[in-house]
Amino acid sequence: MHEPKTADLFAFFNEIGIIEQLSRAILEARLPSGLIAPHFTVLNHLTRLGEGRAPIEMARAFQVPKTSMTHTLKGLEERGYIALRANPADGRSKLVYLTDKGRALRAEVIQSLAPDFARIGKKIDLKTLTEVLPVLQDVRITLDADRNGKNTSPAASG
Amino acid sequence: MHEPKTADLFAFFNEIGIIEQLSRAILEARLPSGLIAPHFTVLNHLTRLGEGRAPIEMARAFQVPKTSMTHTLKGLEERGYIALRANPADGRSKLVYLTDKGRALRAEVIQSLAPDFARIGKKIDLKTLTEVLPVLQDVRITLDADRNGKNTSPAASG
DNA sequence: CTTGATTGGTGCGATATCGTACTAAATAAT
DNA sequence: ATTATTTAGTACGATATCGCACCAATCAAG
Repeated sequence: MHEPKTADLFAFFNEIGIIEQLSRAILEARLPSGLIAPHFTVLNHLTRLGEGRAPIEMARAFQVPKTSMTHTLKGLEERGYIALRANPADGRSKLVYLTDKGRALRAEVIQSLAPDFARIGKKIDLKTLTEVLPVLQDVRITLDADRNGKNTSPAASG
Repeated sequence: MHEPKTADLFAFFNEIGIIEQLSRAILEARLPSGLIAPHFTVLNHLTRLGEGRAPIEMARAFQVPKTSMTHTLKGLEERGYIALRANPADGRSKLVYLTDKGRALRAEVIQSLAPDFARIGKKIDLKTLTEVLPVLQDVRITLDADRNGKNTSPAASG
């Protein structure tokens, strides 16, 4: 049998958490004042997956509460990076669109990250990284699937 | 040379971010009300790395501002999971100690995570996971080293 | 249709994160 | 020794996250 022990998963998630913090710091250092990682993630998502998404759909994709998504979108809208329109197919819902300014910002940020990534890329072997990526995707899919239909035994009483 | 392209690193960090959110949700579902992941991380750190650490040291270890660490420790202290004492070797500093309650909570939380990890572990191959772990550690070390002495070109103008 | 349940979005309050500014202690410079 | 600089910790304010409650639109059950 080849199931990971609790300690293995623990160590794995621990490294994940640290890398997430460090990589987020790299990104946020390239964002204009007032914007943080979730703002950029939204711009990126709309570019890659297509505009005209409903906020609730994006909240689910990012695994955040819909109230958090409302707040993030409000920040992007106030700064003119996105536009919210009514959803003609559902009166409750809205649809999110990028503005030219939003598209431009995403491109500019990605450009500005190039030197960071080049510097870091020099220290990391491509082969190992590309071997790791499918494993991460597999783990992500597993966790995501687990989220729906999991054991719901109670939390520690504290 | 086999340097990763920007797109490879981008995809890598993207997966990291999603897994971090999902794994954090798993942990926080097992914590008593009022505690979140950073609280547990502190308890875990003190257990593994030893008690009697200074708050500033832990802030650096977790890559968070010292004000955030102050706040996290306050929450743990108010609930009786840690005790802060003066540092006899440095009048500016404090040292952080676990209480019995804090030690018990950590053990209890880890116990309560066992079924989650067992369920998830069934879906992930141990071999791939243990192969991935050193790569993640390598990336983490690279990013950490990069943090000190990096290029400081300006952020996007927005 | 009418009614009840569900769903998308938001207001609000509690807590979290983090930058700025400050204090007191320690250290460096002279 | 005196002074200047650095460092550990905290108070405070701005923004972020997120649960709860609510409304309006939709959908389901009859």
